[in-house]
Amino acid sequence: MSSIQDVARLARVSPATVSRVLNGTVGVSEELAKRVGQAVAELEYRPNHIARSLRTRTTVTWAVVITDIQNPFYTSVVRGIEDVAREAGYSVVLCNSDEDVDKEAEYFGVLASARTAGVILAPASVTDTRIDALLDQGIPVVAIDRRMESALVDTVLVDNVEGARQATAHLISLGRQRIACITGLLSTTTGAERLAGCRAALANAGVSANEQLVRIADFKESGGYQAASELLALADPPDAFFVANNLMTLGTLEALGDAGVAIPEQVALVGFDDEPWMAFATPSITVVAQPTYELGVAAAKRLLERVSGSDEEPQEIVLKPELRVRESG
Amino acid sequence: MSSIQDVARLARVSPATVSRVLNGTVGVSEELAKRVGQAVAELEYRPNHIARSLRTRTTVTWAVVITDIQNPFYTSVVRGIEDVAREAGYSVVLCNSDEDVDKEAEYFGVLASARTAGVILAPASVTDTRIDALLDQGIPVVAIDRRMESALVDTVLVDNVEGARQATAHLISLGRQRIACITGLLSTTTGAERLAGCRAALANAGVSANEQLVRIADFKESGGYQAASELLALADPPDAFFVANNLMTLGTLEALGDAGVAIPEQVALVGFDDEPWMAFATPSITVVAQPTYELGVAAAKRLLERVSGSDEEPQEIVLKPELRVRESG
DNA sequence: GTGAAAGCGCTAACAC
DNA sequence: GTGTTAGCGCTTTCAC
Repeated sequence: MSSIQDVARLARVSPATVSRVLNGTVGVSEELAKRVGQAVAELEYRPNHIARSLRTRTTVTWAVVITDIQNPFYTSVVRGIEDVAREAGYSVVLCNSDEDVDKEAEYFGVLASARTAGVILAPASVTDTRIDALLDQGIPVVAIDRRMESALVDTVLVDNVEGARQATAHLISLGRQRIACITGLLSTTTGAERLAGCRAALANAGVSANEQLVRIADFKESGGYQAASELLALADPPDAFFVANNLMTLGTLEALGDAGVAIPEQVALVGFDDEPWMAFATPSITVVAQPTYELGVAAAKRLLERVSGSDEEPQEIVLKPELRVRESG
Repeated sequence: MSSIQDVARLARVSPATVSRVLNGTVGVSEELAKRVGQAVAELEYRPNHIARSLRTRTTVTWAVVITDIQNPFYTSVVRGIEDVAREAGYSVVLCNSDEDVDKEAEYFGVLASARTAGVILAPASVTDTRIDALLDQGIPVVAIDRRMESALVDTVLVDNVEGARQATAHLISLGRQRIACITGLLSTTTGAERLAGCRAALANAGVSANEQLVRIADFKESGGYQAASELLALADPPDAFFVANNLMTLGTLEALGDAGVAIPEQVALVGFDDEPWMAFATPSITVVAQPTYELGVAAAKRLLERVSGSDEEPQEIVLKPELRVRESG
């Protein structure tokens, strides 16, 4: 655990010179640079990032705050973020808010205290997510996947209304009449907009919307299972399902299986988010796929500009989802 | 961005007193504590963790280094780690080594410089993973999922030999004769031991092992697909597959689907690692399930003891896997 | 119980 | 090109 002082002593130079060699900030004579190099090697010296951060008032850490670390959608987004961050010399911390605004706020406090260089955030709520703690410290924030009304920041997401519209229009084109929609929390823009897109498609096709066929669940497997079970138990059950994310699609499949309902004969199904297993399931699952990795890359690039000092107007970047028609609908 | 000095000034006390109030280290009179509290609130003061770490020579950050952030097995383990870490006041950084020993070593350097409090590591290689950079700094390390020969550290894993043995014995009990094994890199203990378990079961049952039916892949979906495709193309193809992880199981399913092979009629299949979709697939997939969350919890608890100063002999904690028989085999 | 002062390890002015 | 010095914001003796 030797310090820059130890290296300086051994190389018979000043600490400042060691620092200059290590950081390559200004020219140092070859002779001294060589002595420093040898001393560093001999002592197995490792610069202390903490001291460095305190002095320079900067860190090389980004945080990604997501609502569910076990949702593969976010994992893939994080992968895109990481690749960009790594390239630019930043390391990435992952925080899991669990859809909980309080847990989220707690993390913001920690990140502010750690003087994190930048934050990429999937907000737990449109209205109640409060990022003041970060903004007060001048920490740039980029929102992903969901919009935020409580603060004006760069936002990267997919066109949820359009994706849901396409999915529903596809079900209509198959001749389905009673189309159910299982969406997520309306306190998130993803939940609200995917429902809106579904309704828009129905209205556009002149199909009368039936509020009985709309269910608000929680983006989780269990929520999807319960919603689908309730819908199947209706006197006049749906002949098609649009399900607004991957985990709820799994729950819906489970409910359909338990009820012995045949897909797509009795009930057609279109999900949101693509997963590897969905293409090989029997039947394979029709989905609206999101460009997850690209979403992460776009958000990270935006953050990179912010931490580099850009102060242009916050932007909204909207990526296009893609309908992948398979056997289930 | 006010400092402890600003708070002290406003509260008309010394910085030391502010520190004492904030950390509750020793008694401070109610009067002064109240003044400090008001000043903190008024200035929206947030202690600088970096300065604190420099002074105390400690951090509250753990790192988890895994080989594939997109593998749900690890995600679930991480969730277990996080819950324990959070409870104990540590935050968790996630690093993705991508099965690459060099990338891994690079991370160790960064973590050493950051004076990370502890590291939980799924080593990319039994022999070539070098954690000296961490140990030199006195940073405790706990290995998970895979053993390491290059250093003696606490290790938490499941009984891979036993899991593979059970899976294979199950296939034998179904009357299968030509049992293929698709395992992972032999430079990992998981790859080697799951193959060993498979062989042990075959030997035990007096079934002659056929090296043609053994394939070493890379724990990825594409590797599983290719290995399974090759096996199906043999003159005398297998009538059963034991596949040594979740992603390769997916690849194998894909290959079987492409080849039009019926499961379990023509070919039986047992995978390693359980995933939610496997229970609802058609047919549902028989697997050896690992207690992933518990594995993370156990590793984190061990690390907690280490960072708290325990210096007892490194231990190996072996958890039991569980065969879950479903329709595929 | 409280304050003054030193110092964690580094870098950035400032001299020379 | 190189060394000296100061100081980032905090905690921890050490006095009182």
